[in-house]
Amino acid sequence: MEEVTIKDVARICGVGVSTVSRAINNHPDINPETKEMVMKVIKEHNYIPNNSARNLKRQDARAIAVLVKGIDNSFFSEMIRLMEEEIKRKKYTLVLQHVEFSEDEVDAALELVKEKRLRGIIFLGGYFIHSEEKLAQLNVPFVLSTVGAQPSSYSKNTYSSISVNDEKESYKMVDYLIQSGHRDIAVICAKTTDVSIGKLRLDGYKRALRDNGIPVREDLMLEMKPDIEDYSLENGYMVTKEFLEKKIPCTAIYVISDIMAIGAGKALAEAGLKVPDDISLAGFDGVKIGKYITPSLTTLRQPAALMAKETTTLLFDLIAGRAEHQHMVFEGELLVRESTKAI
Amino acid sequence: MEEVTIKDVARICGVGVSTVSRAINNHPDINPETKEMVMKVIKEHNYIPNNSARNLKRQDARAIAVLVKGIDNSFFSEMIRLMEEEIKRKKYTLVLQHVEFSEDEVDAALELVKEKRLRGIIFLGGYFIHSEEKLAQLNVPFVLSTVGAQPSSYSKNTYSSISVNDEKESYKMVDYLIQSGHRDIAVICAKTTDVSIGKLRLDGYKRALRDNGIPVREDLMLEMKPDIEDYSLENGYMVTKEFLEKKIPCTAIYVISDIMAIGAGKALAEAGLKVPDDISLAGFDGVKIGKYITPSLTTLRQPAALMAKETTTLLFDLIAGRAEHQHMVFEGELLVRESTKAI
DNA sequence: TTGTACGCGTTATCAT
DNA sequence: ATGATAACGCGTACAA
Repeated sequence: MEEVTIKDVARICGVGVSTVSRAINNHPDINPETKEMVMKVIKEHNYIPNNSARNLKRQDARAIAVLVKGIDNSFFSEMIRLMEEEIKRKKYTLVLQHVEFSEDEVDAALELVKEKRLRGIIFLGGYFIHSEEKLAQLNVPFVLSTVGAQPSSYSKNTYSSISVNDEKESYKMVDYLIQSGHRDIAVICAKTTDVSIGKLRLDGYKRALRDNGIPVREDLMLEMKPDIEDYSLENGYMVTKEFLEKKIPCTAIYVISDIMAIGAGKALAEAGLKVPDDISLAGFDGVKIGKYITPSLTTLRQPAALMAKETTTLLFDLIAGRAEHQHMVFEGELLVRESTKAI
Repeated sequence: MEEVTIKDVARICGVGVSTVSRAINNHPDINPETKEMVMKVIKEHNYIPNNSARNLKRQDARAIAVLVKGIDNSFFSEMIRLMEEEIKRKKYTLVLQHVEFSEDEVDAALELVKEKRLRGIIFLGGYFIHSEEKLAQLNVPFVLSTVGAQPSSYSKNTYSSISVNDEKESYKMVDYLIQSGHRDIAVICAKTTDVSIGKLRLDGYKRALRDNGIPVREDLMLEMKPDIEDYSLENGYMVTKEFLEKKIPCTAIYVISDIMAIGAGKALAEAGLKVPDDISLAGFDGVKIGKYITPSLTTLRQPAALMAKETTTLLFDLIAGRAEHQHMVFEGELLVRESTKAI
């Protein structure tokens, strides 16, 4: 049961290692009979090629990596599935890597590029405030997908991005609430230190209020709690619970993520508030489960499927040299469901 | 911007490669000044060691892999987080790998062992019907965690397992429903081809009925739809919707997974059925979100945190040779919440 | 404390 | 069609 290597296989077969290598990698210049014999021995002896050695030697890996920030973001799982399909269809290998919130995704990418000879990278989520210098080290094409990318701060042609306009979509949602007669609209938002989607979505909220002549009030801007996991059910729940204790009148709560909104909904229910009769509740993202809870959650849906598809298409175009770097912005969709109503 | 290797660093520093290697790997026998100088050059030239080469050469990788079946099983994400902590605390590296439903997790593990020189493996989820022969090839210790493991079918001392007794816990839930006065209890279960947790949980349901003198009825056993993703929201929804159309009287629905139960809840709501007043709804797993929906979901909670901790502890004991293979079974907890009531 | 040289398992080049 | 053999980038005996 020792580690069997290509040399062992070669010895057993009575051929050279290169012949075995050819058999494994479907090279054309090998006698079909020899190949068959080699493959048989490989099966019998449970030979498995060592990927480290392969990656070390190979030049064309046909691998592309998807780096996902956070481990259980259900919004991303659908996108990943779709990307995986596309990548497989192109006969590429997908290297899926989760990176923790505290980790630096660019560092992770840098390592991975060396290790796996990647042809391209997709970043999913993350805050992406990185030095241009670091980004420049990534000498393979990469696409930032659904991150709150702010192309203006970097030179735009060093990378591509795919996203919705978080500020605008957020505005859309808040404007809808206002048009529905709401004026006292609380928002559950990111910490003020956030400069990514959290900030953008909050910006949209503020602008919508201002455009409608409603003052932006500090006491209605509810920050996520720093000691609880970001964007989590519990965070939404706790923030809402604390807010309700203050008894500040409001007719709607807008939460910048669906998952947190569901947490908020629980706090509302516990306080005896009926959604949407006593108070309206709206989220952002369009996660699947929002449709299945009761009342179903009004949200701003990001076109995940489309974005996933375009992300891979763009990346492959980049790899093939068929495209320049670009920054695609998709339209979100306001999904009015049961959790909000006009007053 | 070319790939800078350890040789380049050595050349630039005017030292040998081994000195650079020593600096990187915190070897004791190196002059602090030399080390500092080397590290400085490394930073300046953005040198990143090639992991493939390292893995190829190194013998002690101090890495353990967690293979997760399925990509977005929220029940596992908490466990993974906890395992990660434990593994980091022991100064090990965690290699997290998702394997698709259609992939063979043992094959994936086999490859990984070669590639990364793993010291141990944790399998999370999956059906795990594998030949002993294949399992035997895995010459590092491994633990099957929360899979519907049936140790009887393999020789028990080739691997360890951590799980709840799915049959018994399922019985617990159904018995609770029966004691609450329910007699017509539908179950949303796995396909009949399932031989893993799906079968075990269904077995528990049947036994609970029989023990209470209630006939097991085919028309109340609702199989997941094969054309929709297993254990998904949508699957629970569709199955329930179709069931309701048949107008078969029943006072409770027991779903063998929380996520599917939430889907089922939606179908109920759409049909105008109030949970729990018109019908009771119960799930299984104890996922976080079950607590946050309205009505909150009665479920059978698996002690995920405890199981995660014990899994890693056991694996490390195995690695250290401090323990023999064992099969730990944990007690689940019946969580009666708002979605069920006595009639 | 430091440097040289070998080998890890594989693929690619070049003979044959 | 096949086989030697030189890399790939690194860690580590061993020598200095």
